[in-house]
Amino acid sequence: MEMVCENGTRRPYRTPSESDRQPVHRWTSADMSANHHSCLLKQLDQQRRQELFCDCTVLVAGCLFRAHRNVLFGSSGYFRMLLSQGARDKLEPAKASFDAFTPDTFATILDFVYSGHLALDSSNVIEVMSAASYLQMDNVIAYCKSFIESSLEISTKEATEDTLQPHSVLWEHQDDSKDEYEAEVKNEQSTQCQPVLEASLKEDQMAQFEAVSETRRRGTRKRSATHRYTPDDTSPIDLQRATTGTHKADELYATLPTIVGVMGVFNKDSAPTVRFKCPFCTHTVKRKADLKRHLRCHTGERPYPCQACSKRFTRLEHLRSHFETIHQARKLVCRKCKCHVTEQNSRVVCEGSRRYRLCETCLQESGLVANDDTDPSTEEPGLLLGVEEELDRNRNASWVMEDEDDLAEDSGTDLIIQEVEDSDEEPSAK
DNA sequence: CTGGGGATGGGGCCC
DNA sequence: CGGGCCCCATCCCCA
Repeated sequence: MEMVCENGTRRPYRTPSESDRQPVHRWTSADMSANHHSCLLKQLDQQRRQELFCDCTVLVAGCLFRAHRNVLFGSSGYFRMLLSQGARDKLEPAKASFDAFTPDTFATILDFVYSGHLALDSSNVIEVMSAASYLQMDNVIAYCKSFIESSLEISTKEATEDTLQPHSVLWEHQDDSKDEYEAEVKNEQSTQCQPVLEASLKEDQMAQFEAVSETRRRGTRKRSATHRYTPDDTSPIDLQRATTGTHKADELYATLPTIVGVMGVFNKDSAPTVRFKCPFCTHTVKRKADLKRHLRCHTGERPYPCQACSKRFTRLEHLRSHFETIHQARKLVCRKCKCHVTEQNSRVVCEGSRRYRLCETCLQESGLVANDDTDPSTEEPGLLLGVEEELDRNRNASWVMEDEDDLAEDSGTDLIIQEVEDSDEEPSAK
């Protein structure tokens, strides 16, 4: 837009910023503003449906969508980046194509962009959330998350009270007709939708799980905050809160056939390569089983606790590896001089719940000389166990102890593998 | 402060 | 499909 000055010169009109504005009384109100936004959006939506002034085409799995680049720019971080890069070619229609999600999913998102109405149901919520994550639409992700949480809430309350409670979830980013639409969505949910994630714990158990999760979050090392596939990295989805503690990855996995699209990568010369896409990040895997394993890094569940130090692991092999290196001194390497040793020429040193081997030389240098009279039960931390004593302890040791402090202090050397529910404090031996 | 090694976690893939 | 192994990246600890 240009302004022509009195002297005939032209200069662009610069809209004053908020800080530049004079403190004048403006005839605005929340209703007026919302009404204006609503009318504007409706007008844009009409234009889109009539394909008027559409300057952007989006190809999704062969299906063509037309839209306004300004609207897409304002709604999606992905389009913001895409359109910014192509800003020099303003006159050329912008084009984008996607194969990572279905046309229906994109239609749902596009309808939301132009109307503020997000048509979610249990069959599309995960895929919409996945696409929103791809398109960097934080508000859509948040609504999907709310939908899942509220579905979970419904399920929990159904399980406990057998009554359906109304749930307050903000389904749209627009004030106008919000109540009407909420009522519509609620009605639809109460009559049609099945919760994506079934709650299997009662509310008090949920509270307990929350406490455990919080403790675990605080207790975990810094690493957990910077992991490759934590929700923080990829999307704000926090499934530790959205799901129950009972095999969350299994629950998600059970729903995969219907909620996760199978992404086909079609090559001209070869058969389509089917890969399974994680609904919470961009990761894809060849096998569904691998996706199930991967989902644990999103759910945060750690079903394999170490009975010696109470540390929990996502995989049995990790627990086993941890146990053998930390509590069993399986590595035949002197911890001090790193030389390779055998069970004959080395001794196991017990330090708290940790055990490691020292060669004879390092033993003498450390002053931990083997003494047959040593009673391990009276030694301070740092005690030395003879091989025979260690074997005796192996035979007699039991990890199943009632007091966790005792577990940590008096570590045996037999691994009892237990798979527990993530929120369960009383694991059952397997 | 820095580099090396250990511990841990995640992915690929074989059996 | 689960178990297990290997590999690699990252983080933490310590000299």
